[in-house]
Amino acid sequence: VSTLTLLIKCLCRLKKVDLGFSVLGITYKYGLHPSTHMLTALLHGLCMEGSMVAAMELFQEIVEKELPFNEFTYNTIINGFCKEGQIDKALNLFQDMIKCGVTPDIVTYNTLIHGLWKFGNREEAKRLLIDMPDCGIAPDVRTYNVVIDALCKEEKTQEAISLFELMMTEKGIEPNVFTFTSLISALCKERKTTEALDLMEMMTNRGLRPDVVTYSSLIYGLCRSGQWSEVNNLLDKMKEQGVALDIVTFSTLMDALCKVRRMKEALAVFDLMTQRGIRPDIVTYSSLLRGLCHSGYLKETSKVFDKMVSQNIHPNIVTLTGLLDAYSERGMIDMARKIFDEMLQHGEKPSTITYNAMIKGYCLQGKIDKAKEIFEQMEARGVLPD
RNA sequence: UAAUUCGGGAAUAG
Repeated sequence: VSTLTLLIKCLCRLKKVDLGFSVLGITYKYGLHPSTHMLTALLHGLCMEGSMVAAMELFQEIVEKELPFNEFTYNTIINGFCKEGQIDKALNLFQDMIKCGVTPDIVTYNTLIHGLWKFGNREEAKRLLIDMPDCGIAPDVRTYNVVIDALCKEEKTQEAISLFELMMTEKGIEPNVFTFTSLISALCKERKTTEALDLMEMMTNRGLRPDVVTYSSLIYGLCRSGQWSEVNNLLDKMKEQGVALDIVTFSTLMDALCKVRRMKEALAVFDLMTQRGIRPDIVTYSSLLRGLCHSGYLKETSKVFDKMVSQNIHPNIVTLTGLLDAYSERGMIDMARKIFDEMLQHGEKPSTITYNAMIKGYCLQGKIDKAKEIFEQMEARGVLPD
């Protein structure tokens, strides 16, 4: 059974959850009983691909057929609903688990606090934070990370740093790589790159090794501040430490080069990543296409666009809005409009940002009547102006 | 126990 569980986990990671279910069938065929572990792995697979309806069906089947379940089972499905923003369902399951005599653990609390905070129910999140010690559960480093990161995302970096200090000095909890990376990323977004680099030094002094995420966050910030020599230092350090660049690192570098119009280098980064066997994704392509078009590499733009489609990566609203704006900035308002109309035809609903870009385009051309027309369409289609 | 919870990249304006 543990071998088959391992197989299911591998299949789920390859996004072949349906094959995972075949393995479950095989388990029965051999007269074996699926373990909690195995069922949780399947449930996790469904949750990760966002199939919460199927996940809930599986969960109910487990309960009804009296298959084994435990806190891992509950935590997995609660996390699935939290990720989808269906916090009410997550909270119902939380009540359920208590009723079934499964005791919520630190993972349950961390999951719910994260979900509640992320989807705007901060009061409820704080209530859980206050309640957890009464249930005999002490917040751990991950609990702090959830709150620290939430504060960072609300641009309350100083509060996040205060909490970080309190966690270490008063609670005696050691920060981990995630804690530092959240803070470093927030500081980078505020262009406080010196403080961010100081934190990296602090983490290494505490015996923590920055990983690819930490480095990528710093590279992002340093690029935005134009500290290119520092970027090179970090790239050297990554090499020295044996930390491989990944798709995000490459895309971050490439995007930064695009933004300062160093297109030759941007293309070189793009080539390098493909040479290293990293497949560009929709983010990489959106960034490159906008950059190429903006800098006037119009032939390259169409070439790359076709290449993207041929790799079965389809432009989304961000890709198209980026291109729309880039064409309009080059004065090619008709091309911009063409993209806009095609979005509507293909059922891709333009967002507020798309409308803003289109309106801006017409305004720059002095075509105020056209801009007004778009504005009216926007209201008619129920897209809110900001 | 390779089972469940935390961190990084793309669009307008700012």
